[in-house]
Amino acid sequence: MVDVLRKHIEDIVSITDEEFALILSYFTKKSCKKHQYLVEMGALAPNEYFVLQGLVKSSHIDQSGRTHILQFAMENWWISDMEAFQKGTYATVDIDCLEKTEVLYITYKDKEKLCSELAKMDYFFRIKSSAGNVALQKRVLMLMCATATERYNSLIRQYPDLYQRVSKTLIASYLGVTRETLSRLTSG
Amino acid sequence: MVDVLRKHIEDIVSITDEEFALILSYFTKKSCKKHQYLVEMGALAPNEYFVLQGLVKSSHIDQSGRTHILQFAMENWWISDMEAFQKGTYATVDIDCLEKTEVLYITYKDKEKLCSELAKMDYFFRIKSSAGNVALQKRVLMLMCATATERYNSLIRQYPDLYQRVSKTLIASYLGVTRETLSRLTSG
DNA sequence: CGCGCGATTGAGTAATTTCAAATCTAGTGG
DNA sequence: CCACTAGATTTGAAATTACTCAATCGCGCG
Repeated sequence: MVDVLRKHIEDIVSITDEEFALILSYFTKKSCKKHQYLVEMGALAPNEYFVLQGLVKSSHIDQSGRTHILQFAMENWWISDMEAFQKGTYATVDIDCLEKTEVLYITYKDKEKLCSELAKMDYFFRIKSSAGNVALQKRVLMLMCATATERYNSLIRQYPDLYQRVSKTLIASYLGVTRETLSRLTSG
Repeated sequence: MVDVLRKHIEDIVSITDEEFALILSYFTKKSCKKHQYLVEMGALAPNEYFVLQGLVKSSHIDQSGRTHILQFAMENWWISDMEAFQKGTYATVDIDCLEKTEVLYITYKDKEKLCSELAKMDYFFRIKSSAGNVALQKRVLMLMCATATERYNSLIRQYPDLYQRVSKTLIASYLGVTRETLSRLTSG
């Protein structure tokens, strides 16, 4: 199962068996049930998660009690409360499992230690981080420019199986509209 | 003037004179007038910009002709069309100067070359990129959860001088509302 | 003084939300 | 196989919010 991570890393940079063993030694594997939390709002969140199998989401509950989904993460994706992870502050999002999920996680300190021991991980995480920036920049543009219908079509085009795996209520929370509005948009 | 970049780098990692000379050799300095474009929608955008002095914005004009501001960048900030920069695709945003501006820019290839020659730049850009992720994640949350008033207050709190340097129309475009709506929000 | 640009105000319109009710669906037990 | 229930989805109607478009205001500059 952890070979998923190795393959993921080797998409960017090739590593030896020894190097992968070193990398893996910094990660901890965790199995989670549906609805289990990885990160809870208000708590410390010193871990970054790599999804081996399953599906998780990060979401925020605002003052009005509305839930907004920041990100879905399925197989091969990284997820964390980035600010809480990097600054050691309290989480502003919940991260919880939408399915039975297997993750590997690494602490902030261990990530830094790993990168200092193995320079190619600096490279790897730089590339990953840049890709994350691209995705987030696109998401901001999407939220600002596109109508809910366009955002919906874009999401389904990009992640066809998400539609099968999560409720429309959650998709609406990701798109930034109520479930009623999403329903009306897709039927009309 | 370029010492601004050195100081910026040394906030993260210390470098020698020789190393800074090497770094600098990959950058080109450019002086721009107000309203001058660094990146134009639809064109290639192989450069990443570091603002030495002045103020620029990245923005997107949607199908309806509305302008949306993705980012402001002032002294010590990096800006680019991240996707176009990293993937070599065409830009989806304009980047233009709101004031007389001095920038340093580096091409994608040179950035990669620099990082491969000087591993601490891999580290530096990883850290910067992570910080960018934090900022973007917060921006997404802000766009989804906060009212325009809250977004306005947050922006002004974070960048007090922005209010002095840019028109309210531009601030409205950043917040994701019309200038009329912003005007009503701040007067009421 | 008058021009031009940005900001504000007003009124009508369009879109989204809210709240409630109805419908659909998958899974369970008889 | 069918009825039943819980959860999810859809529909309806009123209320709210933001937008559009037009007009007005305010200020700096020639």
